[in-house]
Amino acid sequence: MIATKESIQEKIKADVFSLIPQVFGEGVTQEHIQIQKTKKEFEGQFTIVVFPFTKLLRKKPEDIGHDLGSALAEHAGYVKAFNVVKGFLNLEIDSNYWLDFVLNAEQEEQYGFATANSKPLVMVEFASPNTNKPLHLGHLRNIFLGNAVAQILEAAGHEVKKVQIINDRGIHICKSMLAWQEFGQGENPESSGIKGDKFVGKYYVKFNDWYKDEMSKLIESGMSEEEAKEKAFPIVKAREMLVQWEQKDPEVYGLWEKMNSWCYDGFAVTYKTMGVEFDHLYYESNTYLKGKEEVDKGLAREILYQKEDGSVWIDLSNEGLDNKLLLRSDGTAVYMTQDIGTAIQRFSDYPRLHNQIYTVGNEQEYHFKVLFKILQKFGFERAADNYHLSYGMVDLPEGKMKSREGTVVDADDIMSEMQVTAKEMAEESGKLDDITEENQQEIFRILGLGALKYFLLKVDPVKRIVFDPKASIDFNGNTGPFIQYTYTRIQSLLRNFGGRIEQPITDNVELGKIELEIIQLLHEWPALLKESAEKYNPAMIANHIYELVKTYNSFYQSSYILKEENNDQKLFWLLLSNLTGKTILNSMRLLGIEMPARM
RNA sequence: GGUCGCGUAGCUCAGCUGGAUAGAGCAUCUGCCUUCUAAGCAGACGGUCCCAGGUUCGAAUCCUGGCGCGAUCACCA
Repeated sequence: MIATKESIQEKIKADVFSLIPQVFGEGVTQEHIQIQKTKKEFEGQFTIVVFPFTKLLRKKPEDIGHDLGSALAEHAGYVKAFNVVKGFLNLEIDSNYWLDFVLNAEQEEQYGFATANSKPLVMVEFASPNTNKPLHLGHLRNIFLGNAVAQILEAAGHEVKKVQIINDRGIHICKSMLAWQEFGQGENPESSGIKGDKFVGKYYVKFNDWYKDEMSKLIESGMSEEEAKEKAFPIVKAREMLVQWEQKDPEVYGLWEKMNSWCYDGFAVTYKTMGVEFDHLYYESNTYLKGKEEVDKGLAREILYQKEDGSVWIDLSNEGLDNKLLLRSDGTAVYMTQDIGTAIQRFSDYPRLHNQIYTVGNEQEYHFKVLFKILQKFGFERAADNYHLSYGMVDLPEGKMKSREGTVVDADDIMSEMQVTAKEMAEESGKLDDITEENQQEIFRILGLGALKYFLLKVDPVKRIVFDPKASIDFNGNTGPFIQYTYTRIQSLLRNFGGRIEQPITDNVELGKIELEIIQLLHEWPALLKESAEKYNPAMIANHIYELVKTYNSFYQSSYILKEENNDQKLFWLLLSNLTGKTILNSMRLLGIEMPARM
């Protein structure tokens, strides 16, 4: 039976509650009992805040603390001692409790992880690229976040489906197709030696240049800017192409399939580098039809209305939102149309689906608010089971990334740059000199990627991040490599001294302050995992692990482990190191971060 | 303008459902490698928790109102 944060805290709470009538009489409820971790500067591990009792009991906080403390020390075996500071009753938990905890937890391969998928099925959507350009820095945050949330949910006991919606249709896709027809006939990724997604992206950029040129020509000939924007040849042609595509015009459709497949080949390489996989892919090109069906139904039921030009809208002004377009006047679908279809599709694909999470940037908060409201208006009974996991943008030191200005940081580039940085750091330290070239490359990959993932995940998702690719990422302090470093050092310690780990521990082990800190952090890990899963927030795990690593490091540095005369004491250190190492490994895996065998 | 989010040390960030003297890293200084990995450890310096009210025994945290920054309100996605 493994003790968790809840179990001991709940235990204390229950004991306090049952003792209270004996000590103070009636009148105190569960809500008055507050238990928290004791601050480092005081003796003890858990603290009961007695201020809430003062009003009821009309006694001094100190007296209440002493009375309650004495009663607990007498009746609760695990309370070894207590002290009272102002209104705080600090409890010192018996070492045996902590020893038992470490010995039990250390034997579990996956301490703190759910052993079975006992919780409901959750779908997590992330990545969701457009097939007209390569992935960039913003996608990295999205993908690492979504992937981490999916893995955290799984670790907390949920069954999880990782999905993405591929935005493979729409006017923007037609733009790159058109530009290729115009400028790139006969060329392909292979012939040009360019990665597929980059190849397609090149034509998307070309389209915009072309469009701009044609527009200025029209403006020069006297047309207003507004009109030129609408009537420039490229955009007119792109709209035509979208209609042709929706009508499945063979030529257009063939081109679309060809260019998309180039793009997918490119994405596959990037996902592989990231270490990310999906269970199910949804394509807009399928779901937009479902969306249009739903829109038709909504129109028939008069939830929607149609303007004279044929466009279809929903009026959400009573909900504090605006009017929203659902079908263009030419009958083609917009982004929202397909999202309606996708949502409904998913719940019918997975009847057991409990809820789904959309990992999408905060610039689309309005979109999802509208989407969920529309689903509700449509009477879709699962409308409330959708959640938008919103995250802040990733900015560059010089400001926002703008594709039109070419300031977008490419995902592949940044990942390989990180590996180069890792290599430079390693060469500087001279640590890897005796490792083969091949193994070195693997370590650089793990370090570089770990640094990047950790950097993007350690910050609360709601906050925006400034990413400086030139200065690269620090390898000291609260970083992935620092955690990886500590992990490998623990492994090295265990390799050298772990042979004796099979011996049983009898007693004779003393726990100092710093050991208790480590143990308590480990003790909290299961509760933290649960909370992180409930809040869809990997940053909580990252920060907790960092704290554990830091605490462990300071223990390690001042450690007398191998000089210690007491064999039980030595053994206990090794067990504690092992448990710490496993917890680091497992929790970092949830963030998608691998650990090097050594470094 | 409406809505949503953010504002904590010079910089990047923690701070759980309100609790003790607000914590880390980076940067700047000072110490520590003949013992297991110094990508480390110990210490110093550094704060009007944006401002003002309110609730409370107690507020960085909750409420109201400001200020600043950002996002969004498209026949874009």
